[in-house]
Amino acid sequence: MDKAYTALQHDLKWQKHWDKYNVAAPETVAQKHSKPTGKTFTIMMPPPNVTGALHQGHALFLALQDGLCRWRRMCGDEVLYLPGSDHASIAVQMLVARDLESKGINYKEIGREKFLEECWQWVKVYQPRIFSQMKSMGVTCDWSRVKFTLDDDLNDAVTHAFVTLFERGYIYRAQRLVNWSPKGQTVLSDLEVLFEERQTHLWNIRYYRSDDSTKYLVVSTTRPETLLGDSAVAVHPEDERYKDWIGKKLKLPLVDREIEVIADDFVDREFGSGAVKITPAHDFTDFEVGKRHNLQLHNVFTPDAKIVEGLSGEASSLAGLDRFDARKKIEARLEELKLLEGKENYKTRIGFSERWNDVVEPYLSNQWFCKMDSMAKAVSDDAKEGKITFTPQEFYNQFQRWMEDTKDWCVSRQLWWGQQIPAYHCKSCERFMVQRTVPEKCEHCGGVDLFQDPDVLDTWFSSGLWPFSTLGWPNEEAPDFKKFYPTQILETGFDIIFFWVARMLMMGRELTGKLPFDRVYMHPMVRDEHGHKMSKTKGNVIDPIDLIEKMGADTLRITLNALCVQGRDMRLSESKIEGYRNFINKVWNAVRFVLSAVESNSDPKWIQQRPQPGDMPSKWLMSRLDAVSRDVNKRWDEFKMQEGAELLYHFLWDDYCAWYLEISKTDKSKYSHVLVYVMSEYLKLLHPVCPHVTEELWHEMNGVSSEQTLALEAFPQGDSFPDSTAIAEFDFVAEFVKSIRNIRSENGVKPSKKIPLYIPKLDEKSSKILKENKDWFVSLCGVSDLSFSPAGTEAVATIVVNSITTSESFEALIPLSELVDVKEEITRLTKEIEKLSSYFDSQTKKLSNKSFVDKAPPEVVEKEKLKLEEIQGKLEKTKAALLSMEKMA
RNA sequence: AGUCGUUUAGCUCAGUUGGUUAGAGCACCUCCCUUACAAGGAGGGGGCCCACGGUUCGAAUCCGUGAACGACUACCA
Repeated sequence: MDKAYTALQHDLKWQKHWDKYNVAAPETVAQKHSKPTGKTFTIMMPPPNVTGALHQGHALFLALQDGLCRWRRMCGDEVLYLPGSDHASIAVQMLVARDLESKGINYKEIGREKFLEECWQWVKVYQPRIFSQMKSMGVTCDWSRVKFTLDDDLNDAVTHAFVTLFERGYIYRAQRLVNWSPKGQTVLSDLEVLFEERQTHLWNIRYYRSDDSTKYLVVSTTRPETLLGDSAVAVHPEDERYKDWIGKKLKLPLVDREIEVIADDFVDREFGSGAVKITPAHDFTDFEVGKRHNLQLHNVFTPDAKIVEGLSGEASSLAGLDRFDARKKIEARLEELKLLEGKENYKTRIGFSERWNDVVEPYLSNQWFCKMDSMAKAVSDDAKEGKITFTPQEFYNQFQRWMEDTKDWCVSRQLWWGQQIPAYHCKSCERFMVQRTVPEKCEHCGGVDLFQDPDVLDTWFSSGLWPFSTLGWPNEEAPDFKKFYPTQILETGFDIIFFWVARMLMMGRELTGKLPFDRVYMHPMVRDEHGHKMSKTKGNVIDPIDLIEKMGADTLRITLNALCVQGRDMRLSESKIEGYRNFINKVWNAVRFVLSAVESNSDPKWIQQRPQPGDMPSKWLMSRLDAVSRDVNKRWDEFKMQEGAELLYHFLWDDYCAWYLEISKTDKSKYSHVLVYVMSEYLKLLHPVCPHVTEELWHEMNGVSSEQTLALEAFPQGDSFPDSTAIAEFDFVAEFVKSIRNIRSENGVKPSKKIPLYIPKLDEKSSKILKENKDWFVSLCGVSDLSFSPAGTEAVATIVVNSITTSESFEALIPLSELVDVKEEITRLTKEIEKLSSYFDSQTKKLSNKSFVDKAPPEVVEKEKLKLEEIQGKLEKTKAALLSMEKMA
């Protein structure tokens, strides 16, 4: 074995091994696991964008999900971890269009069919890339069941879902004000609009009365260019200033049109002048106001946000002007006409499109919508009844708040890449049909001139079906659907809780009659060490692929697990990653040592047979192993990945290496069985987070045939009772060792130097334990000779040690000649006394407090009393030691 | 504006139902190349647990109030 672990040599080998052995297939568990539970455990992988490259967010969910899957699989569940990728309608369409543009091709000119061919070319190139990057993490997802959201069967599921929802009255077509991206020339859902605070202006514009050109109202707006589409000016009905104005006509600037002053109590009297221009075709609030007052809609923009042709008055000259140029021109013109009262600096939130990053325009258009309220209510009620649990819990509130106030979901997009809407329009009667198959004639008028709706569905529509469309739905008799649906856990980032999680729950419940999962686990966002978002422009990206190449997939996996705390962003840094790289190396070297210790006896049966040790340290380690096994199972069940990883880290480093492994050096044959058995069990515990190195080491140790895999060994559950006697005895000796190491170090005694130790007086129990464990005790603290007798006439340094019998302490003596300096020893003792004194004082105070003694539970008081006695004894002995030391000096 | 979250060692963070002289990793200091590992070993220093009130025998932990930071939601033109 090499001196250090080099992941590169091993990662790929074991990934191939798991493939060959078909570890990821749920069927394999049933065949090969020694203790199958007969239960299924299913996680649907959140499908990454087909053109994406692996980033830390992916790495995190892969590490967590595969960890959970490997753990459940080893526990005997038939685990299905189903992988896939998402066609990412907007993102891919944009990339492909941009790519074509760079070749001088306008995608609109080549037509839909040709363009889609181009998109599929991209899928061919990029899908294998993201999949192979995912595989390099060592994930055990079942690639034989891999899905792409545009696969034929998933398309069928989408059609079926759309038609079913239409038939049930959820899906409808309507003309509405929607979020429109002029650059993308498509509608966007509310969720795809990102708001940012921007510094802009508030323009105050005069609107003159038609009947009296001396009177005017001042209207404040952030969008002067939309005044071309104004339908009214609104004031508050109880605003004294404007009572007489209600019902009066105003002359709209630049446009040859009159508008009325209306009253509506949505108006905030305090804001601006208290008069608001109403532009129902270009503002969501105004649209609602317009509906209430039956106002006309005046659309003044083309789909690419230029001023339309055919406006009246001087506005007609603005036709074809971009909305922002129009703003400037209108501002200048208003100024000339003395209609501009002024413009103030103003901060406001502006909506940008997620993909094109252009300013989203509220725009009037015909779109397909999905009614949300009743579906949302049903899921919300389920959540209230505890049928869906969220971890961390904070997300429950956020989820509920959103579910209680859903707006209808605009599901159509004016794009080509995606599932085309299964609606067919009749050219003769202009009505449409929604159905699963292509119709031959119009059901309304019998016309045969039909065409399919050109729009595609929002990507999230197909994603919303992911937990069941991947399993064969709508065929509810499909074997996978019957066996694996509903799934167990949905694990993803909180940024898509509404986009994805909520929609899966609603659509799953409506279409399959069952919630698609009952546990939702939201992982944190990965940030850099200072808490900043990783981005290429900032140059603070820690690329998972680089990391895997440099340090191995296991280092990345355990790091992400260990840093994954609930309810806080994760800060990743090189130094943290190195820490876990070092840890893996530690495991590696521990096994190197173990192998050297058991060379002569490496029969796998012997290794894996649980030992029944008689000695105390071995009983202690076995107890620790069981405790850690129990705790790890418990933590992972609660999604406390960080705590699980921490337990595994410290058990190996502290308990196993720092203590037991060092103890075993004093008698290799005596300790070898426990040494090797515990390591073998430990490798199983660690396997879900560090699959490669543990598999390698397990094979090294057990010398098992290549036909076996650690991935299917039974996960330790820690069933036996803890040996509390061994634990107490071990702690006693370990504390003793530490205090001797301390006095040596404080006095500058070289580690190589052995010193004698005298214990003049000791209670029977402690004495028995020390004698039984003398060999390793003296070895670990560098004592040459331990005698249970006074130190003779020599001057000595005194260590006061807690006895195994609580509340008692005893003295251990080291001839002063062995130590460097009397002064150092005085300093050490003085420090010790200071510590003990303050402890003693606070303890005395606590116990002399009557209300404490009276009101605290008796067992607590008793415990505190024992503590006090122990401190007192120790303090007195230490003081005596200091006194004699001072005499000497 | 509202809702929620965070605030603990120089840095990044743990801390279950209130009973701890408050823990970890990294960084720091001293010593050690002891034959698994220097990606290591032994020891050590370092904290009015954001502030102020309250509940309690007892508060980092529970309850107020406030501050700072962050997230989400929202129709102030």
